[in-house]
Order: sequence, then C-alpha cells, then structure tokens
Amino acid sequence: MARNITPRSTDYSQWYLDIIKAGELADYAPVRGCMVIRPTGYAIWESIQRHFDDAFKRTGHVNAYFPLLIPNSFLEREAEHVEGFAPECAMVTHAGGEELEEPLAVRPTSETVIGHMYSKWIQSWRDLPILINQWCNVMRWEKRPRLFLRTSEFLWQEGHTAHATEEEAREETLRMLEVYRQVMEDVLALPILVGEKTEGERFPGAVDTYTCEAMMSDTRALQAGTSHFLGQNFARAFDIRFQNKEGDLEECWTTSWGISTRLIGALIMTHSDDDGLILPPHVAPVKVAVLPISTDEQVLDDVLLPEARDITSSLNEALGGLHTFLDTSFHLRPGDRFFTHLQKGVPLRLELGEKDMKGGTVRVVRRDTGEKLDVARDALIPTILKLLDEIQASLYGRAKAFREANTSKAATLDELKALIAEKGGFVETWFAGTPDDERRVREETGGATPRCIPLGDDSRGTCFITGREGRKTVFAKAY
RNA sequence: CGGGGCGUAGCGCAGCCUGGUUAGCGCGCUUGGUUCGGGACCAAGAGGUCGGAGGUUCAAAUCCUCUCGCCCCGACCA
Repeated sequence: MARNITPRSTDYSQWYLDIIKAGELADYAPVRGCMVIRPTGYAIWESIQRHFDDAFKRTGHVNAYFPLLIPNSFLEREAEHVEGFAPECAMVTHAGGEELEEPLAVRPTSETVIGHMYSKWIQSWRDLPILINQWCNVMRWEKRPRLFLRTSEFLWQEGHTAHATEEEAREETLRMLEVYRQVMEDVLALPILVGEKTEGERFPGAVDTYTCEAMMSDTRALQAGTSHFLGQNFARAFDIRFQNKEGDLEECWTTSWGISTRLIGALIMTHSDDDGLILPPHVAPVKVAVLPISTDEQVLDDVLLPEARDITSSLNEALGGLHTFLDTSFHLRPGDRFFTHLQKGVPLRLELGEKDMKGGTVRVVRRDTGEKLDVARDALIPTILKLLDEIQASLYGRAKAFREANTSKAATLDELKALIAEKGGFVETWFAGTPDDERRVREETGGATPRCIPLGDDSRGTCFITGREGRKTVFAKAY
C-alpha cells in the first residue's frame, strides 16, 4: 500500500485530517463538532498540560475547579462579555424532567462564575492576590468545527487572578504571556510572535488582550494562547471588592489567560511532513521507540529482547520518565512497525537486529530528517540525549526560518492585498484603524485580520487605512 | 444561516443518467502458507435490511416526493 496521507501541497485541510487519522490522535464524536481524543492524542495533551502546569506552579499559581453550568444571568452582567459569548453558548433549559426557571449555560469560559466566587472570598487587601488556574472543558457552539482547532467542546486551562492594583494585574497579564511564550517555544518548538490585540480582536470584556501568534506550515496564523487584562470590568460586574490598608473599599483588578487543545493542532500544522506527525522531543510522550527485529523467536527471546529491555530501562532513567516505548508487535513486518511510530511522530526510532548485535551497534533513525546512524552500544544513551536536543533545536529553527521567510511588509492596502493573495504569511503594516477599518481590510483582502501589535516595538508609521500615525501591526489570514 | 457536494461492508469508492438473475471493487479483518532492516505476496473466507419513510412499476441502490444526517466553502470564533 502506498502512502495514506494526502500531500500537504495538494490539499492542506485533507493533509491535516489525514495526519490526525493516521496518527490515531482524534476522531469526530457523534455530536456535531465535538471530538474524541484518542489515547495517542491525549498523551500529547497530558504532556502539554504538565509543562504548562509546572510553569504555573513556578509562578505561584494553584489549581481549583469551578462548575460546568453557569446561570445565564451571570453571563449577562458584563455587557460586552454576553454580547461576545451569547451566540455560541449551549444552554441547558430542562433538568429533572422540568423546564428550568433560568437557563444554564454550559461554560464557554469561567470569568463569571469565578468572579462570583471571588467576590465572596475577597474582603481584605490581605486576601490578594488570588492566583488560581483551572484545567477543564468548555463549550462554544462554533459554526464550523475543525479537529483540535475549533471543536464545540475543547479542553483548556484558564487562569483567573485578582489583584489590589492595576500595575500588579498588568504585570500578571504580561508575566503569563511570557510563560506561554517560553513553554511554546522551548517545549513545543513553536516560534511565537507575542503582541497586543487590536480593539476588534479583543476578548469580550477585556481592557487589553495579549496573544501568542504562531505560523502554520501553510503560512496562516494560529492564535496559540491569550492573556487578558480585564481591568475592573468583571470586578464591577461581580462586586469583587476589598478593603485597602486605609480602610477604603476598592474594586479588584483581574486577569485571565488560557491555552487549549488547539495547541495540538499547532504542533501538527507546524512540524508534520507528508509521512505524518513530527513531535518535538520535549513534548513527545514517547521520545524513543525501540524495535527489536528478527524473525527468529529464539534470537528475539535470548538476545534481542533482553538487550532491548536493557536499553529501554536505561533510556527511561536517562530521560527521567517512561518516555521509551519497547515495540514488541512482532506479528507485524518491520515496515509496518516503522510507519506506526513515524506517523505518530516519535522523534527517534531504534532498530535492534542481529546485524547490530554482531557489530555492537544500534541503528538510530531520526524522525525529522530520516537520517540513519549506527551508534556504538556503549555510546548509545549519551548519543540519544544529544540527538533529542538536536531535533528539538532543529524543529524550532526550521519553523522559525519558515516564519521569517513568510513575513513581509506592506505600506498600502493594495500592497497588503497583493501580499495576502500571492504570498500569504505575516504582513507587517502601520495601523491605527477602528474595528470598522479592520472589517474593511478583512473584506478587501479576502480574510486578513490584524493578528497583533508586536510587543517591545514602539516604532510608528503612517497607517495604510487612515493615514494617521499608527503602530506596527501584523496582518495575516488566521485559523 | 447562505452556496456547493455526499449518504452503498470497518474505511475509501464504483454502479444510478438509460430500472432487470445472487449488488461489485480496493484497503482493512479472519485462517493457512511463503515472506520479513522503509508500507509484501498467494490462496481460501467472514462481513450489506444500498441513510430513513412513502410512492410509481411485474420488478427500485437506480425514477418521483418527503425526511434525517454528514462533509466542504463563506459569515462567527481559542
């Protein structure tokens, strides 16, 4: 049988779905727009969770859990928030065989319930800050679902913090943005453009929204994570007040920030090739697959398997976890066994056969380059550690070079239109427009939206729409 | 919600226009054999109320009506 993945150049959507299918990552669920995350995909999510959760803990956050069902009246308390989320809320109207007095929303995000609880928990300046994170599922009834990128139900993490001062809340917003950037770059090997959202792209109810933007291998942008400075909007709506040192009542300043299973989609669309997924070693649940190869059962039992077990356990020890998979599917032929791991993105494959045993070597194959190395058994463990680091760095470097090659500049709307139509990718502009201008650009360019105003760049120039002085703004078509 | 397309075996499809024995093909699956270091081959099997309901007809996967569901492209969005 020939390859079962549509080439990326032929049909990107199909390619993406094929990789998910071939890698056994996820399926559509019986309910429209919902997905089933299969064990292979879920292991990736657990790995992502672990890395982010560690980073949250290091920055002083703790985990908690808030309810799935939110009274509709809660959502209505913040005007922009309800306007933004009402259209995509799933509502529970009946329970216990009766119609409910008040419909309950299946949480699309938890600012409201958490705000409600914070107002009870916070009395004094001594209660602040509150730094809580929640790992949970949310539901947004999207018009057009796409596995991992936009499913009706998805898994995510939402951090919600409350602070005594604006300055502290703003610091928190940017701190978590930086935490996101670091984990995404160092662990997921995703080059990230961090910046501020324009007015039209802001989170409903936020004062400022910051974002991590990544570029997929079809040059479209993907919003990989966001961090919001909510000002006192939710504190006002939910009465989150505290008494300061002087004895006066003040409203809190709150933040929220989130990443989701969408990151799995980002991994797929950044690193995969036409053979399947390629996982950066730091996030890969299985970093090394060990395949003893022989048709001789005696040789397998007496020589290869003991050796493979030995390699597996020393590797697990060296890697500090169960990251090595000993493949004993001997009912399959070698080619089939190779492709299983290839499609699932395992960074390194070790082949151990009689030839290798005689030569005192192990065949090591890199997933990212296909390069094959015969490594001396004595040097195996350190070589693998080194190779994993190399793969990690190489995947990041490759993606970053790709992003840079697909980033350009436009000074006028016509230039932007031409670039979006012909080249795609990120286009840097000067922009000072309103949400109406954003809509206009979107229509005129066939879908380009402002992705962000990059952080740490205070340069100014003439806005390509209004002619006023504008900030550097990156436009792109986004998922 | 607008525009397109599709429902036939676990998956992917052909057959439909022009109705006619027992509904086919590829992959996968089962069994046996030969293979086995980058997706094997041979042989024998299992597996279908042709999305659903109604109608036309001697006869419907095929024609007609209604209905349900799914996918793609837009608008909306992490």
